[in-house]
Amino acid sequence: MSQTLLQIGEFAKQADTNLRTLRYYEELGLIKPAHRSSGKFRYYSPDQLKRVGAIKRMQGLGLSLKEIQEGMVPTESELTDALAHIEAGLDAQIALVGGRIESLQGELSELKAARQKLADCRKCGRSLDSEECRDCNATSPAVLAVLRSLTFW
Amino acid sequence: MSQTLLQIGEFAKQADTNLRTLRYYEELGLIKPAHRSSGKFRYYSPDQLKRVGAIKRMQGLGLSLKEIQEGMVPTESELTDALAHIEAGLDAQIALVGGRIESLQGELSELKAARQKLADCRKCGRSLDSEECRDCNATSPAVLAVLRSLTFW
DNA sequence: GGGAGCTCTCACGCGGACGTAAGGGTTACC
DNA sequence: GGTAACCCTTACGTCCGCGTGAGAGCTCCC
Repeated sequence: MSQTLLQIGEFAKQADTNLRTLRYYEELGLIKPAHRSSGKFRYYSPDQLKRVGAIKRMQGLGLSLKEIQEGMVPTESELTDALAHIEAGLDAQIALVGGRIESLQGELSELKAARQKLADCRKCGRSLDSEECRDCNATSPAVLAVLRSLTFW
Repeated sequence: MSQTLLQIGEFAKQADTNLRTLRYYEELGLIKPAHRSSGKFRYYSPDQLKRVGAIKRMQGLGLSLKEIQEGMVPTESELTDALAHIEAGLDAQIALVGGRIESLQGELSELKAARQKLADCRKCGRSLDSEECRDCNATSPAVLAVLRSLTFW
């Protein structure tokens, strides 16, 4: 199943990362080499490439290494014993990611609403500081007020 | 429009943050007090609470302060002049958030697939290291192989 | 068994996003 | 005009996620 173990250098290359990062992940308990030689060399299984990929993807989405670690399970666990643990980890991670998506979607719709209001206002073409704007019918209440409230962007 | 300016302490309390953070945001050009006294005291308008809220929300979603800053516009800009700038900022922010949502959704579906496979396998109930698993019909290809490939979680 | 090429463990450095004094000035109110 | 409560700047400290040596050990192959 894992005849061809890789040294850290080659493994890092294939995982598109570097030695320091792998050792740091190990320090945090995120990944542990499949084997260690008597001389302390790290040897990784090609299977473990996926784990590194998963870590990096999650990280790129704004999760801290600690958050990621909490959703993981040691590679070397006995599968049978670890089933429940794996499930719990997956559930936690699913909840975390799901929540983040919801927040982002809320944010996105606010952004789009703001964008729309701006577009409407532009079509009007009047000068924004004039009294005329108060009668603008692009949106209601008055676009001017909306715009002023939008200045937090 | 802004009679009741707030000192930094009160403003921070209402914005659910603290003095250091506000001053740091200012240093990065994210927010600027509506007024400064001759004695250098910062005075904020209640309107500016929304801006702080927006910053903190975006930040909580994994954006760096620099990324946030690039999607913002100074509060004190003349609205008329800044319309185009605001629109560009909004568009950039929309694209950024939209992209992040897509990535997260991909991640979420992978997580859910993994969760499903595990659930299927559990229903089977056989010992995972046995040869019997190879014939398991819960999913195909063999759940064992799937599970082994799942150990990156 | 010798040497080229990896890898090992410290351990200090860095940028981001603040935390936390230190030492001193400002406001508001009596 | 005194003083309590705030606020100012400056500057060093901290935690995260690595970057970057230094000095020494390990592997593999001839």
